[in-house]
Amino acid sequence: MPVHNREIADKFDRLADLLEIEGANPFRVRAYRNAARTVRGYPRAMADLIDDGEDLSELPDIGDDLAEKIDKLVESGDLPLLDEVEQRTPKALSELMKIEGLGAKRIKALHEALEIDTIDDLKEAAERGDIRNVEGFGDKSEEKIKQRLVKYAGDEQRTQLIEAEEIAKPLVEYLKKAKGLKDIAIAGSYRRRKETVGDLDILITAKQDADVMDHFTDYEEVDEIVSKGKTRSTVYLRCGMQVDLRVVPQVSFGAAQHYFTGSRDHNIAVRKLGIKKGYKVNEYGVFKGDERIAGKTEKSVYKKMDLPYIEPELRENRGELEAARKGELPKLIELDDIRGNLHAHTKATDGHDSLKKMARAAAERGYEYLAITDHSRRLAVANGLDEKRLRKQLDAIDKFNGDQDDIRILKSIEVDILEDGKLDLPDSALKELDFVLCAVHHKFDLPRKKQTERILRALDNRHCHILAHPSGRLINEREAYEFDLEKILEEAADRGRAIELNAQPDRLDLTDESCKMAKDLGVKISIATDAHSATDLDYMRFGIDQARRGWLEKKDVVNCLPLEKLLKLFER
DNA sequence: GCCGTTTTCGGCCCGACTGTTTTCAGTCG
Repeated sequence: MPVHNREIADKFDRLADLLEIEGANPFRVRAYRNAARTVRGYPRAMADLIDDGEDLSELPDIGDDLAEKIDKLVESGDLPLLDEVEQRTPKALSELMKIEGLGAKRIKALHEALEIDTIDDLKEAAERGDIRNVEGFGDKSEEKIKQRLVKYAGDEQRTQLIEAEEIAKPLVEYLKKAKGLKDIAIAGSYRRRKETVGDLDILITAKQDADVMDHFTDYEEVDEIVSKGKTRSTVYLRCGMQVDLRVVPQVSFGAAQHYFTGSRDHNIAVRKLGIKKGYKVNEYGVFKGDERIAGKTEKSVYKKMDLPYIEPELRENRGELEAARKGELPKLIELDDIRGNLHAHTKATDGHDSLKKMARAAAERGYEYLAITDHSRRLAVANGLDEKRLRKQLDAIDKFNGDQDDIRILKSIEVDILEDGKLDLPDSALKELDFVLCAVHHKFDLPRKKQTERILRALDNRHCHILAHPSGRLINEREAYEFDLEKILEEAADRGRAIELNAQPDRLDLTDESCKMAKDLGVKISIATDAHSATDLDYMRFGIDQARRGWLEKKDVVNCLPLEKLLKLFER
């Protein structure tokens, strides 16, 4: 079993925590954290890069030393430096870093004064009232720690974007009622349309004497006020979501939007650009000495860096600054570019609505076409179609299309990829369809090589047009299965198969980086809602969000094609 | 420990809030 990037990153992070607690050089600590971020977010497995003989020290924030450590980790699973550090500093201390308000210095103080090594030790000490007596702590610190421990639940999950919207929208509506409020905007990963959101960053401009902060902390969903100042407050809502509110002068609104939209890496890169030009960039503007030379709009900030405006979805420091400098930013796809939807279910299998209702809903959304892609027979839990029932559905579609001219229903099926890579229906049935969607729905735990071969074999079938939800992951629920996506994409490019970006908010499968990889390899993408009801068709916008994060343009996406061109593409 | 369009050495993003201080360190984003 190859070592996951995530495991490597976790080890580097733990090492960074322990080194920081020991009081190591803070820049060395940061180097490990930066490396952890690079490895965790890298679209290809370190093990594969090594297999291909690539030089890991070419990766950002990875130098010779860390390249060697990753090599060793992949080869043997060992990180000797971490073992060594754990000999002298209890490894559970890194867990304490997750408690809000406790950082390296204070953990070290607790460890030295009270021999606190674990969360349980901390709990007991807090209950006994020992913490208040440690130098640098007091009554309030002890009380805060107690409160945090009650809520502490280990690894905190990030919130799906769709849920974050449900939390953010009423809050924004409420905030708009604050006296003296002028502008309001949500920043952070929410604005970058990341698939999950850690906390909400809300930005406001207001009149001098406004009561925005009081209004904010009075919100009925507020469970706890973490901090409250004139320009910045943090609360927890009852749902557990952290919300940061910042108030900035209007003249700084653009700079603040830029700053608080992030990503962190993008901001750091922009700041460095600024420094090179002799400017200082912060949330109040771009400064030359004491003079503010930009900041009212985001565009003005980029302009001072000699860059065009960069869309929030691209701000991940994954090459967007270089692309901007060269004038090669993608013209990102928009919701209006979509002409149809190539993955939808009906009552015939596990959908909730009839073919007609689905078709009407698609027409109402201005689509030219909608593909009905019910499940195939192997998926018995979903009442998958056998040949006979499929035939019946095709007749119904013919009849429907005969009566309509504002939308065309495409005949298709989401056919199961069997364990050996064969498809769940014979070619004689598949060739009757406008196109075929293939998907893995069982045997998620095959070894990587077998899983990859299974999917490659399915792509080999001349009747396969699109591979649906390619990784099988469910956000916060199920990891992607083990497979070699790059190989799949290369094969798809070779054979002219498209790959789906499934727009279900809990799938968003492909990931943003995988979208970019597909694009770079020349693979076309189908952004599809996998709708199980008429209202699910609205998930398209989440697919668009993800596609934009993956640098996709209209020309990369098959369902931006008009019907005739799409059908031509599917001709075999 | 990483990195370089003035650098292979000497930098490394920076401002707000809190609590425990009596002028600021620690933490966070």
